[in-house]
Amino acid sequence: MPERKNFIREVIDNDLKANKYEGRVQTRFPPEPNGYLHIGHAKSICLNFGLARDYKGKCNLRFDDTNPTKEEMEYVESIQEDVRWLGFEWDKLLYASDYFEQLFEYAVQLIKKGKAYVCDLNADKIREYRGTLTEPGKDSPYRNRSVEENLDLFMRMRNGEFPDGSRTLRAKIDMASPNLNMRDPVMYRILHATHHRTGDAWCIYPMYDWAHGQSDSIERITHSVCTLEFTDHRPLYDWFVEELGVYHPQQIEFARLNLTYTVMSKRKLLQLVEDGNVKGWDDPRMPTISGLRRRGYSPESIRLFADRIGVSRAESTVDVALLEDCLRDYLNKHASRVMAVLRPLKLVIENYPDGGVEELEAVNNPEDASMGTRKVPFSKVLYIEKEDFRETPPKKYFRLSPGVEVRLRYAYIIKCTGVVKDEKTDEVIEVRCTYDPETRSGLPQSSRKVKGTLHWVSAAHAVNVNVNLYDRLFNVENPGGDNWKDSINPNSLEVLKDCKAEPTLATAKPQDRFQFERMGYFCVDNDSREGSLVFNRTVTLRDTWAKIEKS
RNA sequence: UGCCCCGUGGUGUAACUGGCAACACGUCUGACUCUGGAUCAGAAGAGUUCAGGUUCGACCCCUGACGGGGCAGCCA
Repeated sequence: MPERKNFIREVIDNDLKANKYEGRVQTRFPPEPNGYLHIGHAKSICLNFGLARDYKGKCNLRFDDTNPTKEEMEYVESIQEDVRWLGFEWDKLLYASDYFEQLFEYAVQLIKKGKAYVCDLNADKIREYRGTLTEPGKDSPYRNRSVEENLDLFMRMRNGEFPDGSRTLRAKIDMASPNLNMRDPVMYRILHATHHRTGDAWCIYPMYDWAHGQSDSIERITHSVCTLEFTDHRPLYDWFVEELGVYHPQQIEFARLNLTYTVMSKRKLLQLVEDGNVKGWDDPRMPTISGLRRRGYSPESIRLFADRIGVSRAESTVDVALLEDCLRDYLNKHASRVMAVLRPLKLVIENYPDGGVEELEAVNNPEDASMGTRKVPFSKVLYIEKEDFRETPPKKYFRLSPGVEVRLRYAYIIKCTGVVKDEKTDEVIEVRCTYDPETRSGLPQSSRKVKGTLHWVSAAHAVNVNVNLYDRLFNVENPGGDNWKDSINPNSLEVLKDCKAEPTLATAKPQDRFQFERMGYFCVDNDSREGSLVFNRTVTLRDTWAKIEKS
């Protein structure tokens, strides 16, 4: 799969030509372990690891774990699992917390240089002194402390002598800068919190803005790829490495991914989980990598997607239809075909011998002959899909109705002779038909043309399964604003009990993927077990009939 | 109203670094088909936000306007 060219690759090509980093390409994927990864992160992962792969470089996985109050081991584990599942292997597994001591020394350097100071202003005061978007800020009264005093205070901050929030270490830059990030940004805050890796070794923690650039520098990252919102921070990162006189990585920003009919911010995803709108981070309706995995997505399909959406600096929203196309592209080639009836309707073949059973041969994947064939039992009483029968067929309806002939897939051509109705509700509860023994698949007469072909399952041999039908989580393309939750799709999950599947499925294991012919692609749910099978609908097939019927 | 980023068919990206716009998704036809799937063939759809400028020539360069987005956490 040739990677598509994008502006970042052009930058790298030029750097390589100019021999800017001795021909090295070193990237990294730097998540904060404060939540599960989503499809937007997948874009970044494919980008960073893909760059390293294609330019024969290296890519680290580095956790930017600078805020112990929000980060957890659970997240660092899930992130590693997701990156691996996507098909990537990091050069080094690193943590910003590995650099806490080095970062502290760097800070001391800046203090000694007169470029950083301990500030006693509280959070409110700092905000007040910062000024506004249009007005300059003003200097902190603590801005001109002596180097000695700053050193002493900073050391005592580290030693735990001061309570949370009482002091900060700030870079001494320019309170009048039009770029707010340059108005003496906080480098360290006091936080008496236990860190998931460093425990209680520290009570001061570096801000992201202070830690991130230096971490990249320490790792000798050549191309530090990040999202657009950090563009305004780049001058600050540049200032730090220049004042420190250390290795200077090049930051390149790109637009984060937005997808229609879903939300992508960690905050909102967390809220969906906490409010019970979904059943967890890995709920198949979630755009998280673990959710997509449970839904039945393959790593290949997500990588293909990342490749097709490209990379740019223009903010955009990708149509989920593109993601689904990538999904079907993979599943069509790789998923075994089976027959399963989601909403069963009994079909009795009047002229078929009682108790007779035939083993009919069915193709496992018409796209891949090497996947072979299997036997499917056929008998007098079958189940067909409710929607495949209409007593009074609408126009262009190719399926079964009274007097009409259809093909039963891999079996015979049948003709509907009548129906049995529920006396009270008038609902059709059974369809009667006759079959033509000459038309079995493979026989000469089988070439007779009929309008439709139906899937079916032999009633006596069927295995009962439960099926989760998933639909989009939101009813609107761009769920935004304060009332984003109002557009949650109340019907995003429909649970079907006692669906009928062919016996092959009895031993299906979690994560196994199938195409239920004519119905869609399905994946065995993680909570499924033998005897109590649960399938998740990954995505429907392209359905031209659904389109016709709608209009 | 300060600074920064962005503006190409419905959507997402391209355009060999200035030679009148390509690919994919989607949409619509038709063919084929024992999945109304897949596949195949074809069509519609933008003159590149706008106005100036530079140039023989601009989506590409310059200026300005308009539109969208980001930034005032001791979050990342």
